[in-house]
Amino acid sequence: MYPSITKHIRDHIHTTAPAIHLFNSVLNEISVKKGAFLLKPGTFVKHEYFVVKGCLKAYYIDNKGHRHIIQFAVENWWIGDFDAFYNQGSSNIYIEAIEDAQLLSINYNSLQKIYAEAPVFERYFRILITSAFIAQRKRILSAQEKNTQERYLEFCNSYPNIEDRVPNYDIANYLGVTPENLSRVRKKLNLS
Amino acid sequence: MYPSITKHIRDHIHTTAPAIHLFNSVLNEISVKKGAFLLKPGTFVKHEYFVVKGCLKAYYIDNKGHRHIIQFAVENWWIGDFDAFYNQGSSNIYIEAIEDAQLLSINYNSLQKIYAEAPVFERYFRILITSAFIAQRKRILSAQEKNTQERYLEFCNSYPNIEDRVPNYDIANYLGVTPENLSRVRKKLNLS
DNA sequence: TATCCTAATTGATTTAGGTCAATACCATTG
DNA sequence: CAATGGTATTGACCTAAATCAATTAGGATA
Repeated sequence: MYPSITKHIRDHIHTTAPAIHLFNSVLNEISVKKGAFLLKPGTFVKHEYFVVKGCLKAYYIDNKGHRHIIQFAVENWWIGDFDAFYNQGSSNIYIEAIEDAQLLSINYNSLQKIYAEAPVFERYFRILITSAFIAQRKRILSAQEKNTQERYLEFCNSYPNIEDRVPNYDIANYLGVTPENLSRVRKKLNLS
Repeated sequence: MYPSITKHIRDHIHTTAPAIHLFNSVLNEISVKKGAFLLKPGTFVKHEYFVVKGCLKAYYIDNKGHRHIIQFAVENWWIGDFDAFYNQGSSNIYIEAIEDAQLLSINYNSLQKIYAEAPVFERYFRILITSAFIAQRKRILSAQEKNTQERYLEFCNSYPNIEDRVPNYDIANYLGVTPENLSRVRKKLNLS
């Protein structure tokens, strides 16, 4: 039994001890050193990951050769190549540890088995995805209605734990601006 | 029994006739005239809507007074204020018919009842939200890596049915650019 | 057909942010 | 402590798109 994920489940759904036990029983522990990769493009995606400790980033390289950060993840976040996992295909993305990280992995087939035996976990993931969906929509609208400074402040506000664990050039990348621009914004914020 | 939504369900999950019957039994038919509103800010959100016929847009006004289109919906799309529905709160958005529209509505409590009686519908909505989540992520990345012309072409490609049913200024708004800019892009595309 | 009215286009100008290049910072390691 | 390598900052310049303003096009209605 892994306390962090057990708490996370209990925070989102009401369920029975045996169901939680079943869920825990299919998880595997994984460690990733800072700078190492949990996933690279081309790999067939069999797992999703729950972060027990540490910080990671998910990104991909577009066909102009530019890197785009899709997501950061810290403690109690799920991370993975959602698209490839869900459609059972090969990954297009990198997932790299920004700090030494401990993770729990769940296998696709195990998850299908759990959905069959304990359908309440359909609800668990439906709820998580719904929250992620709503958060993501906010990211789209934020990019449209706000300038760099406003978005940076919003980012620091939304992810207070992440801000000082991630280099500025990664934050800039996530916000879709250049590190130079973010640097200027930060300078202006210090003065005012 | 409503054939379009029944087909939509069957296209996404395997389930029994009674379950589908149950689902159909809680739906209500709604009509909205072109230019009329299905939802306005401040309304408590009790329903999500499935489009049987017609075309609608969902948008909101930010605190600078600017309008932002969140989503278009045509036949066989679900639309609503997902955030407010899911958290059972008041809406922040407008949903307006671009063409006369026929919809099916599902009530929040009915949906909870269905989740309890036919948990396979947790799966149905989990799958829909997962697809929407992935599509939305593409929208974020597309906005970061592509210029207006590329995004416009992508839009026409992804929504071939929508493109000529929606005014250009709405498309521009959805893409997060001005109508003037989109007009110039379109002109350049006609020449080349 | 004339008259609205809205949408689309075009032109002139401004601006936020990008690009390129140089320099400063700072933690690690030999 | 010096040297190294990654990160952040600063400066000069450029560009895509926004803004503001005017004009044109195209449907609907009387």
